[in-house]
Amino acid sequence: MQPPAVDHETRLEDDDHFALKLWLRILTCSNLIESRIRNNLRRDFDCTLPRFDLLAQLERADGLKMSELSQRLMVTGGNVTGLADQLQDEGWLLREPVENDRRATRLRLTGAGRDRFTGMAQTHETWIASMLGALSRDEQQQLHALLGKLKTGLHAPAAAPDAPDAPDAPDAPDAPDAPD
Amino acid sequence: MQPPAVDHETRLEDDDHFALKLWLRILTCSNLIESRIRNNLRRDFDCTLPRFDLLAQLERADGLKMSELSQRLMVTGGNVTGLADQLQDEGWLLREPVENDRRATRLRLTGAGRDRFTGMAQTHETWIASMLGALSRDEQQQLHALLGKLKTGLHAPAAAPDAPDAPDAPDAPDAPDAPD
DNA sequence: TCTGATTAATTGAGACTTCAAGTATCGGAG
DNA sequence: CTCCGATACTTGAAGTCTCAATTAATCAGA
Repeated sequence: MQPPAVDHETRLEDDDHFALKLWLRILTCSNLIESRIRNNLRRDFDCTLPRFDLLAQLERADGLKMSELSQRLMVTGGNVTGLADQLQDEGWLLREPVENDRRATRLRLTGAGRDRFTGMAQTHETWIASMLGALSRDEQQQLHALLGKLKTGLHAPAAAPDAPDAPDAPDAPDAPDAPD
Repeated sequence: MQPPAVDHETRLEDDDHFALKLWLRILTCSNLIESRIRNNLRRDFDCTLPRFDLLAQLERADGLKMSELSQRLMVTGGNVTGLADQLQDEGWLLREPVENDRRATRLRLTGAGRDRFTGMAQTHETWIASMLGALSRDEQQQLHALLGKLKTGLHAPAAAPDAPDAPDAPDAPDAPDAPD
């Protein structure tokens, strides 16, 4: 019989394919949940998800520079500018100068904005809990841990994607913590 | 000492908060991977992710109605129309009529389109494998299984989000399989 | 056959997002 | 002090996506 000459390579291809399947499943779950949140927000609060996300960051931190928001929301600065313009016009937040740095601007929720937001946030949280309700508390924790490891690994890009040739040692390096 | 009067409710709030944390982590991982793929596609192939996704579906199935594509990509029909227009203009695919239904249109990769795409797809797969490389094969399988359960639970919406009052039995119903 | 409900695809308006370019400010090296 | 590279924000163009309305075709039933 033929010795398993291509075994090595075959196994590699299997790994690649499984990684792809996993990625597609991550994407599917993420998209499903996200689109439900979008729909609920629009239906119940006439609000969009990006606006909600920006307000949520502001509510937790009260007072954030636009650059900080840009990092936390993982979007570009131009995007934050546009969203902030709208929300400011509608009275959710206001811009205030940052002491000792005239380049920067701090966004802060108005009182009315905070009041209007807290109701939305509570309801939002029940949506999430309901959508993740198919998983037990234990399973949720397992998932959280696995994704944590994945996220940590992602912060260390490992190899330049320019050379698809064997990166040789793509093993998970220990990376420092990162906030959600 | 005080008996744990609020214990029940407190635990519920804890669950809600943890579900929220988990959701944010799912979102973070998904966004990180997605934006890397976007950047890589643009850098190496001058291609966008939505176009790649559409082509990928076509390559697997060769010959899909636009409505089928719309379902698989989880986007609206109008979106598919626009993407298909571009890709058709650029020679990646062509529209052909569907027998017995003159309303529908089938999209199919051209020979050149298929050739150009396969190279991209292979490289794309190595990117994914690399990005998920922080997880062992076992961990990837655990993650895949947990997300599968989550996805299955999501297809059965359980309770109407209109009434945040105790949905009482949001336990995971057994739902049929669903393809990625 | 005609009528009405459904489905397939398209169109246009509006929101979001990124990128690249531009303006203003900060901070340090000479 | 001046220059020069970073940093903070803004702007505008282009791509993506959704929603709602439209057109066309199918299908079921009276």
